Amino acid sequence: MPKLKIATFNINGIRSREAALLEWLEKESPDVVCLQELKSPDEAFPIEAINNAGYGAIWHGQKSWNGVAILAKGADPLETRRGLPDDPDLTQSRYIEAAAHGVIVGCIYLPNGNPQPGPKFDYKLEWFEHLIRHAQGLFDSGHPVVLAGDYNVIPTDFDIYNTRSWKKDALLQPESRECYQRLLDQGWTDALRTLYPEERIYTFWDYFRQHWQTNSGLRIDHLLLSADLAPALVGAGVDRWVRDLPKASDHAPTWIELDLKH
DNA sequence: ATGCCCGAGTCGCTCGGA
Repeated sequence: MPKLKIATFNINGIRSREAALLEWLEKESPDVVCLQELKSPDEAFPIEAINNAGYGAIWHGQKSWNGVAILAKGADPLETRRGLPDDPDLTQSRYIEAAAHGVIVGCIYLPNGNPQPGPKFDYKLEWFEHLIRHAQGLFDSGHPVVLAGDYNVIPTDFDIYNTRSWKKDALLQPESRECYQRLLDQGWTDALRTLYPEERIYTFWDYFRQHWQTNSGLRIDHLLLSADLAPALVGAGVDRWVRDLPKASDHAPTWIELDLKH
């Protein structure tokens, strides 16, 4: 069986990024894709272009903000859930889950949480608690599961170019990091960090201060593997060329390869 | 302490993002 390539990409507006999405699908040919920040109502999702590119899709959109989708090459993802159980705010489209190509994929757009402290940070932590609870059930199910998305958490200071101007940011507060660590402590494998423990890896470079040009990035897009998938991990990377396109998203697609015969 | 650069929405500005 060939390798299974699973990617996550915060696209930051699917309608303004449709050409880049199609170019990326054509060049990198991922088998499963998690998209976040569609910033599009359901009826404006470009399903026809995605179908024409050879992908089936499910999506959970919202006007202006948020929005998540799962794409599968040559297949229709079988939706298993939209929204978290007891989601604290169902008006925010931040979670969708499906079975595709033999794995269950949870697509996550975790709240940013800025400014902190404040109600947005409280919401981030509350949402995180619901995710942790749901993830425990997925892990315990024994199914092959990938939890992929924009976690809006910088796990350690090694995952940021420099903490100086980010000390007060919600993405690296101890509370945010503790939640992420509690998720890992359930047994999940942080795929990119596990495969490259010594490498500086970034998945996001903000639009300010020429951060892309100076490679001043953050690692906040993560793919977490359940116990039986961890030994199948054979590759991972960040498609940095997509971040360099004209009118690029501030995130780059982040991917793993699984060899499921193991 | 704040803006920087963006997309989306209602329109020449605000808001949210990270």
